[in-house]
Amino acid sequence: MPQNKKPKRPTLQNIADRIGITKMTVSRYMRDPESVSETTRKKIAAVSEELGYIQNRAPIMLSKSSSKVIGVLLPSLSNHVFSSFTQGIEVVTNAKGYEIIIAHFSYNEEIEERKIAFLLSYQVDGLILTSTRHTKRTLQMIKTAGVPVIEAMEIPEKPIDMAVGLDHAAAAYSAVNAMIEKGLKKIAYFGARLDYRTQLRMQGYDTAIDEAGLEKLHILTHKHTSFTLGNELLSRALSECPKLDGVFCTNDDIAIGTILSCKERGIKVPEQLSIIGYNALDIGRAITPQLTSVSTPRYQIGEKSAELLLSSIEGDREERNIYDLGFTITPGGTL
Amino acid sequence: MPQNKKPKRPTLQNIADRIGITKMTVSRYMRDPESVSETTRKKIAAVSEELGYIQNRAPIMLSKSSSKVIGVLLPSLSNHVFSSFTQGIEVVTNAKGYEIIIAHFSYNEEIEERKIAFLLSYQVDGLILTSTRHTKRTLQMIKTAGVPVIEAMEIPEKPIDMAVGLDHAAAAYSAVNAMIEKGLKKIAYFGARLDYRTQLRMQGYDTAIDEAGLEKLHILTHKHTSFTLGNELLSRALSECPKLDGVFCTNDDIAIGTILSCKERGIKVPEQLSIIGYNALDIGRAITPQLTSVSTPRYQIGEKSAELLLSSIEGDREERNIYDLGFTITPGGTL
DNA sequence: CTGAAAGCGCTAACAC
DNA sequence: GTGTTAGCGCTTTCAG
Repeated sequence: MPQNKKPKRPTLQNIADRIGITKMTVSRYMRDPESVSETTRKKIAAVSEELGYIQNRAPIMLSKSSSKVIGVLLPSLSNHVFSSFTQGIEVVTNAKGYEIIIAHFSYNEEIEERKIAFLLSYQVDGLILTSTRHTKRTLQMIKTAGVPVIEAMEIPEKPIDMAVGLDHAAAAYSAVNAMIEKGLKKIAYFGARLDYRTQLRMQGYDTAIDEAGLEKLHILTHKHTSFTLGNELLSRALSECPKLDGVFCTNDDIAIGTILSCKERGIKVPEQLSIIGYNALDIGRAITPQLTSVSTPRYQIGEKSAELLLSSIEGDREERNIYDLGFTITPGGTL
Repeated sequence: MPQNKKPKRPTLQNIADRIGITKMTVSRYMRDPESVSETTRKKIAAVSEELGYIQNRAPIMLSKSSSKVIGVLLPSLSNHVFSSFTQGIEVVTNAKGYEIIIAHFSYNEEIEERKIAFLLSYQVDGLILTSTRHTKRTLQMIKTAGVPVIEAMEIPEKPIDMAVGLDHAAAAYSAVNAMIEKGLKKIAYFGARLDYRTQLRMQGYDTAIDEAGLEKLHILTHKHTSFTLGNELLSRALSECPKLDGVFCTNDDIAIGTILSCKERGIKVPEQLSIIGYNALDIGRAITPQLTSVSTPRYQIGEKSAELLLSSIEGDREERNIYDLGFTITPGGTL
């Protein structure tokens, strides 16, 4: 293993030496410039600027002080849902002087475990996860680390610690019921990459279809979600059920793909086929007819997650540990 | 400041004590299980499992050993371009036992500076940046830290250290020339959120238009990019130039939005209006006609960036420090 | 407002 | 294959 000897970076000691004070004073200055006299403050500022001082978090992590960093674990980096979620988090953390470390786990529990170990190895003060299903070792590590944890997006039956999210089964149920009330009889569920939230939505679909005494039609794939998948799933659905009159999609990408495929096939939306998406992303506003979709408060989930976590880190935990932030149906012209 | 006293996590010493060996042996086991005798190996494995040992990177960072972590700075978390870029990086880093820390800077140099300081404070072994324009302090910090750096996506004139990317001006020039060769006379450039790569594409557009003796038409906005923006920019373009017959878009989202807006307005694509996008994302394959777009090798850029960086970290730098990975035009039906 | 001493948990370097 | 020693650069605690 090659010795990657990093060139020595300036230390607090280096700064102190130049001025003839101790590193302790410099340390105080770094955390709160007001805590040292004006004369020294100016000197430290100048020397630290000149030397290009870069904070070193290693000793801070070693001492028992809080690291003022929280770990955020996202399923994917290419999903607008998690980009607004993260924005919501950062608005809160930035305001309180915390930084975040982002990692992603591709909807895979083993990768989640590895990434959580990684985040904890940096002595983060808390974790925000975006899954509710974890390996045994993940649970053990979190317990051992003893840091507060938010499970965001869903509402687990028994959260590890705290949870902020919405009831995806209820949201799906609600969307599918809207289709049933329209009088639709042959409604399919389009699902991709069968992660847990996709399954929850399918459960909501199942319940609504069962209650109405209709026939379920699951069109599923293990492939990663994409726009082009809409066409593929629609082909399968139509061959299985030529009388198809409604599609509830697990996300907007597939819904948009389905609309585009309908245009191509000459199927009129919504006259011949109704379509509802999930997440109410911007593209649903750009297409004609506009996509009817389930709107989820991901920005607010991010905010609330960060608020709850920071409260817990700073010692005043709220009483409630589960927050259901609900959903709405964004109306469009595809229902 | 509340004292966030973390409960004590197990240390190597704790494990060693239970077995009656020294922490040094445990340390060796953690880095290479084969380096200790089979008997102790089994004991350590058992105790470490039982105690739920979590690695602590603080001391590793303090000692002068390499941290085996690289920092990756992305402009945004909601862009498919950077998701494949990151995948390319991770394929390489995972294979070599490195982890990555991801941060994002919203195309803002000051935020980039703050995030680079953050990444360096964790003693990362190297940095992969996705911008070529940096603040003075950013440059100073990178120099002081003395770690290898890749500037990815573009080809800067004078890289800080190494660069992997493509010539966006040339790509745009090429795309616009294809429109000119088709005989189009009124070609607009649609740009959003005027970051540097958007400007480079505009330069390529300008050169092509100038060379052909045509008239430039810049339709720009400072807004964040979106699908709905396509309609907005198209409205402005048509009111400024009713004879518009071509649009080169700075990205596929805007291009798709423009196509959808054309359908709504009854403008035939490409008969009345040709459209070219940038990045060749999946959605361009789902729409009819399929979107003609500039295809960029972002996955390969990620891979090559990671390879170059790790080579440099491990001491065998390649001779070249700039790699232009080129581009192609993905044919579609919108030209 | 500033200083002195001790220590966080690991690894490098050297012994045996 | 395993142990010993020293030390990384900060913060904590206690003095003054």
